[in-house]
Amino acid sequence: MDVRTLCLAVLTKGDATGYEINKMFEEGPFAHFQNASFGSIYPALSRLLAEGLVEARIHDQDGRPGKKVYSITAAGNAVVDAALTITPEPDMFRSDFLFLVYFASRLSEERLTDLIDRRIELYRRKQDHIVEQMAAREANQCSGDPGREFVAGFGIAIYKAAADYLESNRASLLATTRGAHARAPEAAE
Amino acid sequence: MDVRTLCLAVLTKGDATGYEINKMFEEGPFAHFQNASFGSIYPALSRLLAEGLVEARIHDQDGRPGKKVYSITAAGNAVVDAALTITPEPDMFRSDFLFLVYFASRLSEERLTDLIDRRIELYRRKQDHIVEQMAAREANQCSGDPGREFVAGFGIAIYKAAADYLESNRASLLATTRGAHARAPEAAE
DNA sequence: TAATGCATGTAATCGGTTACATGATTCA
DNA sequence: TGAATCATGTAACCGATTACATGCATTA
Repeated sequence: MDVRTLCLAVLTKGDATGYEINKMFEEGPFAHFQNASFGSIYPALSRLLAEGLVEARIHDQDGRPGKKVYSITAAGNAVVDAALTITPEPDMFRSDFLFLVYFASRLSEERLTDLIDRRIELYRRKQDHIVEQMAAREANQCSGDPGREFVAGFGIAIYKAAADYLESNRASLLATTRGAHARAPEAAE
Repeated sequence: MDVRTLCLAVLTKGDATGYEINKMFEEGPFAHFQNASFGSIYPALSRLLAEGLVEARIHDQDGRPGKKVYSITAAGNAVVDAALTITPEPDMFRSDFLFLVYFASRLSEERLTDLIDRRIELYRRKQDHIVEQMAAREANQCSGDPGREFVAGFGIAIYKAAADYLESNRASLLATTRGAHARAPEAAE
């Protein structure tokens, strides 16, 4: 999904500034399955404004530079609906962590254990993060959005499965690589 | 991981042509957590050749255009070892499927069920694919590579968790969205 | 006072995707 | 005969990342 559509999608859930949209992709509900950063968000918003898919009001603040609050227009909503008709590609998953572990036999035992332990912690943190967000929403009595809850649950399930797998198979990987660690590869030719 | 390093990494496991390397990223062991395509593989190999990190032999074939079989050099192996010292970033996961499901309330019930059912099938197929590859390796008595087995197991665990989650929560999502489907969003202003 | 958070934007670069271009063989 | 597989490459385009540039307010 391109950043342009992503910004529009965020704005269907409520008005926001570019800064706030960025936060959505860093910590918010989209953080775990989409991405966008300042360098792409601001140009995207300018373009959307020029195309009439969003509107902007300047919100002056005491002293601080005034922020631009964007709202989606009816035309913008139509573009989102059109985007929702696509046939989704298979998910894209990229992991440099798995790349490293694939070469476990070329890694020292300490490095391998460190790598895996850190990753377990990372997955647990991500899982907790989603759980906390869900709890916060419930506490605030935010209208339960079924799509959002479903996606959050998916994230929890995946992070849990990942952490559990690493935890359960860590010892056996270490055992089978023991003795073969950091073995210098035979130089080609 | 850039395509250059990825090609080098594939070649540590044995000689290959550009065409074969491409297949590794389409169907092979790297398919599930890294990506590369013709348009990036061939330029990468040319560059690696110029830098002396790989060597190429022309394998003439009966009639067919001769294929270039690449092998990694000692210098190339050193570059791979250097690449294995990086601190891996968090995994990158992007899913247009989840993006669509996030907006479940804007989708028709038929579309939502179709989307989820197809995705369950996709995850099951991917899971089976890895299982088959592992079985094939065992049948061929390929030297069990602990890193490869561990990564394959990780893939199976994740795909299974994803499919199971969808299967278990499909009905409840459908129930909570029922009646709220394809409700026209209030046009902004 | 130093760091962090709020707030917006531009520009260069870069890597990769997509499409194009070619051509032989094998299988249905 | 047509499709699929094997096989290698180039070029245009595009989107996104990275770094740069600025400046005030708050908090430690």
